[in-house]
Amino acid sequence: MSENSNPESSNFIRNIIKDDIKNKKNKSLVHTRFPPEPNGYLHIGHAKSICLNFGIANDFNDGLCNLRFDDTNPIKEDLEFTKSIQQDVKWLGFEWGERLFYASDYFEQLFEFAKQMINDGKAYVDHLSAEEIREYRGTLTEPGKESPHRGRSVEENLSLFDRMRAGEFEEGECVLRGKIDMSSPNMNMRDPTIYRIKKATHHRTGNDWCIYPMYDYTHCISDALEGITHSLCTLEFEDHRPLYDWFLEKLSAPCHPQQIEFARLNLNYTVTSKRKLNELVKDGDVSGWDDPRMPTIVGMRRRGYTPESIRDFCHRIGVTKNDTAIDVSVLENSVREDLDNRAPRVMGILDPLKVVINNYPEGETEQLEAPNHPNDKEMGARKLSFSRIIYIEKNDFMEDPPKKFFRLAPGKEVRLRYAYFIICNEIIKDSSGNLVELHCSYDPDTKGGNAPDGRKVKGTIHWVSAEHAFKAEVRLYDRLFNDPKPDSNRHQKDWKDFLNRESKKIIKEAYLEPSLQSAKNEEFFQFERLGYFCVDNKDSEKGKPIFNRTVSLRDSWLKQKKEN
RNA sequence: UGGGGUGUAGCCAAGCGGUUAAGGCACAGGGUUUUGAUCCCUGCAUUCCCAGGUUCGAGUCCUGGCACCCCAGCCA
Repeated sequence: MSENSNPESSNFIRNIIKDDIKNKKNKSLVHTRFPPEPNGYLHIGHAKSICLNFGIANDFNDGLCNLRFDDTNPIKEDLEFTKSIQQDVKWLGFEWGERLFYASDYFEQLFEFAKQMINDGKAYVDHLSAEEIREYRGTLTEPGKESPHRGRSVEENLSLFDRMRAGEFEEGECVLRGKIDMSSPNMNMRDPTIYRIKKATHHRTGNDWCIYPMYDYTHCISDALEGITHSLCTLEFEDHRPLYDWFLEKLSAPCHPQQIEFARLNLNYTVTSKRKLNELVKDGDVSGWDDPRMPTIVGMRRRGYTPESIRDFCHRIGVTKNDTAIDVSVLENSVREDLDNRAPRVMGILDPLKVVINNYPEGETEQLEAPNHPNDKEMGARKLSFSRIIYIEKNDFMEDPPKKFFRLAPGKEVRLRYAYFIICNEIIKDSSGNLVELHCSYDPDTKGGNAPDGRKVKGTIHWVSAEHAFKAEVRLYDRLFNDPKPDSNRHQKDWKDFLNRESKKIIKEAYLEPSLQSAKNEEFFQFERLGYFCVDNKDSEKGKPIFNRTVSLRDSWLKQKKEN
């Protein structure tokens, strides 16, 4: 929705594709794929790739985008991730139709291709140990040397490879390698491993196999088998492209997809490596992969980010080969913009201060009308109960306010939103001098919030009737790290030293508008003057919703205060 | 003197030899406002990592530097 309102931004990948279409390359077709390994939850970085791949397919000549699991390492992968990934991609708003694939679907073909390579003298079985292979590989500046088994005959290799498949060798005993060039300046070309032995149960193929193909070999062939035209991946695979091309060329693949690399997303004040996210979960720094502070899709969803806002964000950040870090303010701007348009307004008090309106009749309640969205009549209105005792936000009152303070103070008049003007007459404190409550008086003529005599009031504050308030738990979240680049290592500190220990604050009893009691999971609201909140989709119970703060409203008063 | 990449504002990013270097975020100022929100104006790179060169004309082409990122898994 928000994407259509933006002019399509150009990026180097789209430019390449436009050219390809113009030149009738691939018969002017566009077919991409999103190829996650099912070994973890998707995060905001994956969202960038998803939006890129599915977005491009969507925008060019009715292109297609496959969802393909790169499941070639049974030890790390799990069915659970396969499910969560599909759910996340769907939630983000993308569809793969009938085109859900698994690299493991191609194991048999991959095996046949490998035999072809052996037949063509392009691959051999090596009995060097892992450690020896590393030694033989050489270093970045020195060429490697050839394995003593490199010269084995086609027949011997074929037989050995069959025996590998048959399970006659132990893990680590031997591997199948491509025969390329041990002195290549590109490490990936120094006889890369194609198959290794893993006597592990695969989440889809069970115990059918004890040899598993490596990424470089599998990925390019999978792409070719699926008729992918543009294979988009991140920068660290740039060095792998010659190998990608080498395999496809040597195997006379049915087609030759073009690999194009782009920079992965880095976001300030967070980490986006699966390893680190895993560590946070494992060490209990967060409550799980779906902790609302996590940059995972499930976490962001629980926090209240909408699919629309995430797509908008991915659209805004662009696609380049620059190694960059995007400021979280861009992300926050995307949700604020989306939610500002769509979130119904409600009132809620997070840090209550009791206010007694002395001249309001005791025991009386009246219904006041409040629009659900000030700039969108279509969203309707609701009735608010008003009575003699209300709660306001503690920080909306100051006993001794600075000059520019527009809120309530002794002798000052403010407007209660959609209700009345009130003046603070008296401050009640307990014996130790703590503020307990305020005694105010209201002006009955200002019902609805306007004075017939035309007098103006500088501040409008939110409120909730004490007797009618719905008490609920509210969780305030803040950024997980204090440092913009926690993993940059530049202070010789561990990335975890930058964890923001105040990133989660629980308010057990906030006072909310009663209508909120029936709020459904993931329903979102703007708590006026506070921020955007959504119903926690995990810990809420029927009639007992818990509210997560997605993001606060911009607050120029807070900013001003901080500067002083 | 290993290879592969990248350098346009505080953060992203368009720009494909030819008007005054798009746009977003952030920031600053002003207006509207029953949210100190939203919205609306205005400002924000005499200059594109640096130095030379080609050209009537260079962010765009050439040469030489500099800085940063990635690669030595039987991970992806």
